[in-house]
Amino acid sequence: MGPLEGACEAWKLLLRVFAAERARLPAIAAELGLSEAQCLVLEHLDPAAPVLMCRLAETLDCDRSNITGIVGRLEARGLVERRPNASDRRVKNLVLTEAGRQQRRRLLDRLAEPPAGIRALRPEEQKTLQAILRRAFAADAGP
Amino acid sequence: MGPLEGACEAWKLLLRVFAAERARLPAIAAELGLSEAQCLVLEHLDPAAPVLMCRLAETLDCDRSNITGIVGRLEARGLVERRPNASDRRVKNLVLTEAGRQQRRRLLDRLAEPPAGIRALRPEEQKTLQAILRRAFAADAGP
DNA sequence: GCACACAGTTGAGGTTGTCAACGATTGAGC
DNA sequence: GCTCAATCGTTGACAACCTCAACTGTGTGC
Repeated sequence: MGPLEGACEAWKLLLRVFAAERARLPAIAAELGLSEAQCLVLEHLDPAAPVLMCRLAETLDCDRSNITGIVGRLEARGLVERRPNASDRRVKNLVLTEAGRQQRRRLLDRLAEPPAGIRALRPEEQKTLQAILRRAFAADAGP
Repeated sequence: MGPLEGACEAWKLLLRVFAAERARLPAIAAELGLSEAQCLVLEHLDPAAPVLMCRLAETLDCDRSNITGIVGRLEARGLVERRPNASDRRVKNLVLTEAGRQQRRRLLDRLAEPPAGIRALRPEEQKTLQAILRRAFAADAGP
């Protein structure tokens, strides 16, 4: 068996895990009273440092006007604040409110919960899985 | 290290792969001239047998009225046909047209392409990855 | 027959996403 | 200093997505 067929087979299995995970995010979002897109933005806000809207648009690979709408709704719910930036008056500093920080923490906690299948693996299998995934996607992780 | 921490660490890595994959789907969809939701529906249609709309709504976990719209647009593009069902006149048989079959094949081929990271693994690592994933999600796969 | 459940549709309303255009601001070159 | 291009966020128009409630046909159980 060549490496391509092995890769396809492994990828097919990963895609099945994706499909299951894809179904979980809307449920988590609804549970928190947010939309999926709002969750993605919340996830990329930094509790410790302000984030610029253009950086968000870049990270989420979408139009800036889209971010305007989503951040507007998050702000309406009191989770985020737009603040002026001292050194560049074109940009806005996005800062999480206290409620926003809590909501983001809840979201990350729910996302980080490993599914039962992963939890049921033996510790050495979990370590092997980590090692293989790290090796496969090392290029994304930097030095 | 307990099994929970190992599971969390492995899951965190998988989530990073998800994020990358999540970014790839809209690009593939745009490439085929479809929307993301239309791709998901196309993926769940069967080239060999008719599929009912209510089954689609169930599989994709959304409202039936949503399926009405998406299938309507797919039909407008000539990829799907609504046909009456002989034994139950309430339901519609969704059948792929020839163009729809081709488009679905293109979509599946693009989705099935394993990312470079997976392809770069050694064959024995790919086999190990397959084995672990299969063991983790065996419950979903049946006997 | 009749009440009830089910499949698909419709219309209203909110969210997401793109695009083009705009005002304000910045920075580079002259 | 001044002009000019680039950048940031916003707005408005428009299409798609998604849910909900209500409705029409249709099957099923009593």
